[in-house]
Amino acid sequence: MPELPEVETVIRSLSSIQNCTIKNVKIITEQLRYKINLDLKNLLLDKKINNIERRGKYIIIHLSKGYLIIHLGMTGKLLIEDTVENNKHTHLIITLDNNKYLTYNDIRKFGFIIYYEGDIKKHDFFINMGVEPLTDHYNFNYLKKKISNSSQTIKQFLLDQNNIAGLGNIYVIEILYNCGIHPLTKVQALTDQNIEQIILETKKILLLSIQLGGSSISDYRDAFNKKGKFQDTFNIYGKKLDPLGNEVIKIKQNGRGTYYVPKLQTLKIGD
DNA sequence: AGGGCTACCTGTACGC
DNA sequence: TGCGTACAGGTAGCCC
Repeated sequence: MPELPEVETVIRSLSSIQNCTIKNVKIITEQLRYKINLDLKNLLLDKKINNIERRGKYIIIHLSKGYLIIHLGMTGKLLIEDTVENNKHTHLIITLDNNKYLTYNDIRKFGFIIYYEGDIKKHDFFINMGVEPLTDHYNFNYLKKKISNSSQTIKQFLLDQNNIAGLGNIYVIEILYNCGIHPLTKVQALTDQNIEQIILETKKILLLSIQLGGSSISDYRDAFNKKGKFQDTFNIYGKKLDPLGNEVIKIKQNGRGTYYVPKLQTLKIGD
């Protein structure tokens, strides 16, 4: 669920817990995507929260020693709460020294929280990760080079975190619609102009979504349990018609739902 | 090596 | 109403 703009919104809304110290840790559910280290309490106790950053869809909380690496999976929520209510999907409760709680809630348990002390850049999650699409590293030369080594379709390519960090199903669908590119197009068939346009539309859509606090389809919320508004601007995701009244088709591509408008996103011969 | 499929888990929507 | 099925924004690990 949470893609780059949603994770970005979460880390921004977490800024108020910077400089807090961890006073208690309660593990309720051990088995998330990866088992929570049962020693987590001892590892976190009395550590101070320094800066909080995002890399791709991962949240990295810098502690006075080590890091908490968090992924929200499809339904994960990191919440700052005043009281801890009984919620059957709350799996971890961290008590802070400002009388607030940082809780992890995740219906499907596809997310995870791990503690890590090594060189964060060299962690398996990040070592091969692609560029951040909102930086200058995401540019024509970079994509051109990545494409030259790829036999993927453009939809697979954009979803591949080793190419670009942070894009998910919804944003890729919306980007390709804005570019008029069919999702099954092989990347080798893209023109230079296509590549330039993909870069522009990626940045445009991500920035707009961050401005609107991300997309909330069902579960996504920021750290204050607030919904985003970008879903109101979707052109085709989950729709039957685009804003121009064109028919939107839904297909299954590599096991994922893919929406596109055949009239505007044509598949070139030989693709 | 690299691509495709499935599993992980729970909730929801829909068809009968 | 109720049951069964399909599907959901992500990732990794299997098999070929």
